[in-house]
Amino acid sequence: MAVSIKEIARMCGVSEGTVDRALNNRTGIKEETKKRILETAEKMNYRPNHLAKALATGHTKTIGVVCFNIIDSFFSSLIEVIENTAKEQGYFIILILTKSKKAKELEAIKYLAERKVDGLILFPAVKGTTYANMLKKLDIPIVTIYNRISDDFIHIDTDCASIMSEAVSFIHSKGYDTVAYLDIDLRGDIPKDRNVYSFGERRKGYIRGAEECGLTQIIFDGFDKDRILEYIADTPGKKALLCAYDTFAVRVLGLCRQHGYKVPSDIGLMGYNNMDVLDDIYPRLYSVDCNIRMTGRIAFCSLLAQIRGQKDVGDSKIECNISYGESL
Amino acid sequence: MAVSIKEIARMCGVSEGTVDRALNNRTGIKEETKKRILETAEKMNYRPNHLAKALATGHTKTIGVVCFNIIDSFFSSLIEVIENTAKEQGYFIILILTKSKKAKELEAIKYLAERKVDGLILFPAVKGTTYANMLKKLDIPIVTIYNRISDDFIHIDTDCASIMSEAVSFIHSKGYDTVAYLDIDLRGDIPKDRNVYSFGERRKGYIRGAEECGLTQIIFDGFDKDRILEYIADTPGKKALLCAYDTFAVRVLGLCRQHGYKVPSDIGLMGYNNMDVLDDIYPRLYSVDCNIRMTGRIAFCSLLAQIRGQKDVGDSKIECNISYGESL
DNA sequence: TTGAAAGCGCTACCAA
DNA sequence: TTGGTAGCGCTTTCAA
Repeated sequence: MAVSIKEIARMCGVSEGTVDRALNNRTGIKEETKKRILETAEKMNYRPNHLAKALATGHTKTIGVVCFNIIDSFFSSLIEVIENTAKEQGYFIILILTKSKKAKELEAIKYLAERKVDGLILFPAVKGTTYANMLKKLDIPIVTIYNRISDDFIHIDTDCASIMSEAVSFIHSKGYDTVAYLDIDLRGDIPKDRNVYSFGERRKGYIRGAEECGLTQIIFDGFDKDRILEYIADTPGKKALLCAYDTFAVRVLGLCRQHGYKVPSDIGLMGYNNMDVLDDIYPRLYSVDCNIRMTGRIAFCSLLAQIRGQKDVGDSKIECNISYGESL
Repeated sequence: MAVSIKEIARMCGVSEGTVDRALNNRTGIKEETKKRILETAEKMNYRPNHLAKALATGHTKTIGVVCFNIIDSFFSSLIEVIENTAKEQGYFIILILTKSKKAKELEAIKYLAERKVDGLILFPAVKGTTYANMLKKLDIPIVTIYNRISDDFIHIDTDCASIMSEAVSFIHSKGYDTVAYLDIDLRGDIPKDRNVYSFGERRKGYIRGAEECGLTQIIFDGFDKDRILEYIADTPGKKALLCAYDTFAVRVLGLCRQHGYKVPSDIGLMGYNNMDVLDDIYPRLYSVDCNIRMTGRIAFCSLLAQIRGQKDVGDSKIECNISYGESL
């Protein structure tokens, strides 16, 4: 159906090699022949077949992106940046969403390998040596983001622990006597190979921050309305709630509204990720701006560097900062 | 590097064809030979090369998705559904984001065609016969979503006009005397080949609805703070503002808060799309729930039907409804 | 400057 | 039940 190099060659009375030279402006071809070939190609509406090219050259100019979901605006923003950056460099992305399911993640990686993607950007929901070994055997450049797998894989993210600990002292510096932490449920029932690195780091940061500020540690494992309300009602003095991510903070905001508590006068509130939507919510929540743009760009660039065989590629800690709000 | 069918064949002392029969469990192979081959394949950690397979068979089991962005949660949700549905059916998606730029959209389509995607799901930002002809020449199954290109391409979406007109009478039925419409700026300066079908339909719906209810038509072209505030301040009676999409409505909410207007007592408000985040915003905005899940599934299934050569595939109007809120 | 041909890894068809 | 082989459309190398 589609016209191939072979036909162009036949039509121009030259060999396939010559057509290839013309089409990909390689050297060793007479200007005149080249022109003639290009004209016929144009006229015949020639379109290269990327599959054949990829099979012959061994690279697809495609990277696989394996992520949890894109409903969460943190991930969608990040992936948007990755896509943009990749495109600028002539790379396409195959996107696979795993809903944080181990089986889906493993399958995704397997299929992407079969498709010979040049590299992989992974938001891993899995960890462990079996997993790591499988990835190594793939022999594909990999960059991890958000959750870390091991030191064998380049990891790009903000230093969650540090910024979270900064967040605690920031809140403390605003005169709060108590700073509780609302986290996902990180207690025992998590499978050994479930990767919750990012949340783990954030919690470490909270703990470290609380220690440094001499604050009592209060951690809520999961969004438990009653315990949160109790905390607001029963804690004496100025109290705040630091959340492991914005969505929790926004939900707490709703809870407060329902129960007649005012933010920040009854309870100070701070999130993490600085989702775009915070700009549209009142009061504007304090949050941690994770510098998504930079994270995405660096993730892709580190991957590209690996693809190009650079040996000195290493992890990157992305700078981030506390974004302004009215909730403290 | 990677082990190929050829090597498995050599190791097992059979032909490539036989290995192929074993690997893809085709008929015409002795159970014993098959077992032996599969074992060696397993042992050698054989992984099929999808590129070669695609080149040989002529289909890639990949579809291209060309969309504006995934920052907007309406699109990201839709794409998440499309990705999920595609994966269920063994298809992968290459995602290209265009920021509604014509050049980017055209390039995206060209590259996806070179990559021999089996089909295309397009959120078009372009229209016109030149464009339509280019698409037809591609000879790839296409489904359009959100914006329509022409009757030559299957289009999946809710009936924006009808539901928007319903929205007007819904608001009217709640006792509002005036219903204004906040839209994107659709005045003259839009290029002829810029596709704004969806917004156009919505506006038509507003106009029709206003006519049917005997309401004066008031349309704001673009988010103009001053005109909106003026409208709220100067309009006598019970007034509402219907927005062409949620983001506008959320912004109006912010504007009202800034200026001390209460929703719905000072002004009724309604959006369109029913973004997830509305659940976290107070007051809960009335909106149009576009049934994203259904839209995404049907879009992919229609594409798949086309890919499979079904001839009776046609447009689908997705049912949608007004979601409950407290803003009217 | 050009041609010829081998190969990339797989599928599919015809013979044996 | 199996083998052999000609493609798929391109790149790349060696020779002319």
